Amino acid sequence: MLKLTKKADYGLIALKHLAVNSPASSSAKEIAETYGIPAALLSKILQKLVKSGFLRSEHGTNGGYKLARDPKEITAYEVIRTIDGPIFLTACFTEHGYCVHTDKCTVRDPLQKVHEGILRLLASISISDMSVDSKAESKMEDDVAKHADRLYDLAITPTM
Amino acid sequence: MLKLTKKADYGLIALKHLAVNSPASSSAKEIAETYGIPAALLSKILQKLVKSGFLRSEHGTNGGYKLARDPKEITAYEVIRTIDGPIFLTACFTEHGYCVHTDKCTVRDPLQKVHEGILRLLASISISDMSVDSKAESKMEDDVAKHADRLYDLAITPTM
DNA sequence: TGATGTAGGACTATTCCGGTCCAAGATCGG
DNA sequence: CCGATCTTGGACCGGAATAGTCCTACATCA
Repeated sequence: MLKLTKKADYGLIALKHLAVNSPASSSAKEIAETYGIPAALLSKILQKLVKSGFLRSEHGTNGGYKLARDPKEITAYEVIRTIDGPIFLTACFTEHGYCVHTDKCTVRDPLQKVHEGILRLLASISISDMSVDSKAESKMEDDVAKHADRLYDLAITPTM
Repeated sequence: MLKLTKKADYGLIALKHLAVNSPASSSAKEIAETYGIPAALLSKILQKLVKSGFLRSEHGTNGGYKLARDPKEITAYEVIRTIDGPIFLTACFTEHGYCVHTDKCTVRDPLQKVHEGILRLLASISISDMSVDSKAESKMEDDVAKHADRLYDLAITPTM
């Protein structure tokens, strides 16, 4: 359905939280309660982020998680990817190449471009971009605005 | 997992097929067999596309489907949307607005931009763009290439 | 030593996707 | 006007993936 999973969502939220409250550390439980996320689930997600090197964990009382990297160097793409696994737009292409579905299936080529565009879009936004706390008229705006070249009517109306 | 469904995929393939073979009409069965898609399933998809005004159906012998619109005027976004339903990047925002998930959840804002970017990307490619039959060095290339401003290392390596 | 917190595996529930089946209604050819 | 062909549309099902729970083990600090 072309949406990212709640897990990825939670992961981003947590990372952002940690970025804002840096360099203090927060426990999984703490973050979970703050945003109304099931604690056990968030733990799992954070564990993954630790294994992937985004976070550093501290056991014991007053332990918790803290960022292991500069939030500027963590992209949404990386996070989503480590949590949800590889991203492909269509079944047509795998991570490394094309589908062998049918030779006739020529949709791939142009969609591939779209696919790459999305990846770049996600890679272009970092955790620190997300931490500017609301109404940020940051560079984000311009960055993404560039993509609005061929602008269509995106007025989104319910399907039938 | 941030990928579009097979249904949407099939829909695009079918539309492209019809665009290429225009103005001839093709039956669901015919298209299904050509691309190895389960016929019954494709029928359902095509039915939706009819209801949404992309296709026109003809009953009876030698009946089938044909485009109801100029393929240039049908965007991938529209198709995906009518088949898969509304697209949101995260649960945080619905079609019309923001989430009320938690006030604290401030990830939304920047992600919203990304979300819009993706939509524009999808809206910028039409069925006719997809019908240029392979190795099309069309405007698509440039269009999407523009999005490569802040280019990251997208070398995609397996997660752990 | 016990409270707190991470690590992580196993397990369950639920949703959604992909796909099938079947019955009904239109249309054309003969 | 009968039958083949094709769309329409609803009901249904199995499997996969998501979301979430539970329980145990281990680390750390007070």
